[in-house]
Amino acid sequence: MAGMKSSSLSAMHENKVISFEAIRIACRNCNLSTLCLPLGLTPEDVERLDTIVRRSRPLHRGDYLFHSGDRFRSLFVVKTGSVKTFAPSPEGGEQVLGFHLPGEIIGLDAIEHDAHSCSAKVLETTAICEVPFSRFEELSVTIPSLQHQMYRLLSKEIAQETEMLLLLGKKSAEDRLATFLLSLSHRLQKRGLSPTDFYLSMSRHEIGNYLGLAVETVSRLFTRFHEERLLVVDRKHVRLTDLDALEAMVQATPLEDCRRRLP
Amino acid sequence: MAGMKSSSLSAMHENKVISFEAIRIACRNCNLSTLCLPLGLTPEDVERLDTIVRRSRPLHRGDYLFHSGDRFRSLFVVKTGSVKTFAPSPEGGEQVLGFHLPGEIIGLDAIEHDAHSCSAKVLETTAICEVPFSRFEELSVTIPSLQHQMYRLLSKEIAQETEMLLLLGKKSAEDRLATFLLSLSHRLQKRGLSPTDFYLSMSRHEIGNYLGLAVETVSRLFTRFHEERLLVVDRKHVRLTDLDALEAMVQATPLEDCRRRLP
DNA sequence: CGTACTATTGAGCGCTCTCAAAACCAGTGG
DNA sequence: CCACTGGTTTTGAGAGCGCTCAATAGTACG
Repeated sequence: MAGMKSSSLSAMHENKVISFEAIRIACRNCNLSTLCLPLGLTPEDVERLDTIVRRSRPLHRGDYLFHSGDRFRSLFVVKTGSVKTFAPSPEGGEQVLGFHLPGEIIGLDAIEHDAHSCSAKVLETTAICEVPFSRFEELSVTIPSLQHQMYRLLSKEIAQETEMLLLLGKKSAEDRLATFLLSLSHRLQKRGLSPTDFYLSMSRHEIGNYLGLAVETVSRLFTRFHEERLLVVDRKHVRLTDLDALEAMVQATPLEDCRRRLP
Repeated sequence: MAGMKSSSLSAMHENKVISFEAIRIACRNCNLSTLCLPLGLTPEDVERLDTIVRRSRPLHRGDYLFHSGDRFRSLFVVKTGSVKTFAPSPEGGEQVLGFHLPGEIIGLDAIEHDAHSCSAKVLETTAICEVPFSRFEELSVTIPSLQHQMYRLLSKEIAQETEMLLLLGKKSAEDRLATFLLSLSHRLQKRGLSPTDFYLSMSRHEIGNYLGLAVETVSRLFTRFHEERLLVVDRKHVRLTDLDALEAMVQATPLEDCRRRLP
C-alpha cells in the first residue's frame, strides 16, 4: 500500500515520470535497464534496441561467458545471478577484476582491441542478455541519445575503476572489506534487492584476490566485523547490521590518515 | 637517413599508409592525434573536428585545467608538457589519479555526472587543446567512425585503469615503481620522444601518492635501482639504462608470486 | 646567503602475508 | 547412517615489507 502511494505520488510530480516508468518496465523486460534507464529513449527506440538483444538460456556455476583472448563480439548484461571477471595467467594463477551483479554490463574494456583481455565466469545460476556490439553501434549512430548514454556508461565505468584504484592504493584491509561490502549493498539496493541481507556467491579466496588481500586476512576481518556487531555472517550469507558504522569506517580514512599530505 | 628509409618503406607496404600519414600530420597540427590517429577519418572529417577545437595559450606550473566539482564542458588534450589529475579532500589531502603526457586526453571520467570529480593541475609549462564535448558529440553523431573511435578511446581508458588496479592490488613497491617508469617510457616513445631519457615533472611525493607508497619508499627505490644499474637518476632527470631488466622485474611477478592461486 | 622546501638516509614498529594446522562443509560410496 | 575425501574457512604464531618518525643533506628562490 505504502509502495503504491509513493509511486503514484512521484508520478504526479512530473509528466515525464510516467513515460519514464513505462520505459523502465520495458527495459526490465528486455534486461536493458542499465542501457536505457537513465535516459530519454522513446518507446520505439527501446523496441529497436530490444530486437538486437539475444537472450540465452540460464548459465550455471563455472560456465564462461568468454575467455581471455576471445574475439570481442558482444556486450553482456547480467539479468540475475552474478559473474566474475578475471585476468588469467599462463601458470594457472588469476587476478579477479570484478564481480558483476544484475543490471551490470560486462565487456566494455574489450572494445578497443576488439578482443577480450579477461575471462568472465558465472558464479551461480545466472541469466544473461547478449548485445551484439556491431549491431548496437549501428543503432547508436541513428539514435543520438543512445550514443550519449553509451558515452555516459563508459565514463561511469572509468569513474568506478578510479574509485577502486583509490581503494587499493591507500586503504587498509579493514577499509577494503568495508568498502567492498558497502559497494555490494548499494548495487543490490539499486536493483530493488535488500541492501543489508545478501548472499556472497564468491569465495573468500576470490574476495581476497579482488581486494588485494590474503584469504586469511579476509576471514579474520569477517570474524572481527562480526564481533564488533557490524554484521552477522554465516557461511556465504551476510547481514549488515550497522550500515552507518561501516560508512563511517570508510569515510574516516579518505586520504589523509593513510598518506601524508602533499606539499 | 635511416629514419627516412624506414618510413618510406612502410609507406610502400600499404596504400592506406599514405593517407593515414596525411591524417596523422593533420592531426598533429590540431593536436587531436589521440582522437583520430588510429582511425579512418577522412581529411574533411578531420577538418570539421579541427573547427571545434580551442587552443589556449600555454599554461604554467600550478595552473588548473579544472577543479573538482566544476561543470563538465570539455575534454582536454595535452599537446606538450604534463598534467596531473587528483581527487582533493576537504582537509587538504589529495589522491593523485594520474599523470597525463602529450597526446593524452583528460576528463573522460566526467561525462557521466556532467561534472568533474577530480582536479587537473599543470606540472610544467604546458600546451593544451580544449574539445567542447557537446559540439564533439554533435559531430560524432554525423561521423560514425568518430563515434567508434570515441568508444575505443573510452574502452582503452577502462583497460588502462584495470591494469593500474592490478598493479596497486598485488604488486610490491619495487614492481610499482618499475611499472610506473616503464609506463612513462612507453607513452613517451609512442609520441616519438626518448623512451630512456626523460624528465620527471612530478615530485617524489606525487609519485608515491600515485603508486600508494610513502615518499621515503620511493626515494629508497630510486637509490636502489641506481645501485643495481637499472637507471641513472639525477634530481628529476632519469635515464633508464636497462629496460630489459625493468621489464623482467615486472614480468617475473605477474600474479602467482604475490598471491596464492585460486582453487 | 639565509629560508623554505624537497629529497635522502637511518632506526623501529605495525600491518598484513606466510606457513601450518585444525575445524567445518558437501558430496560419495560403503 | 556414517566414514571418507576434497575443498573451503577459520584460527594461531612468526616474519618481512613498507610505514612512521626523526634527522640530515641538497636545491631553488628571494
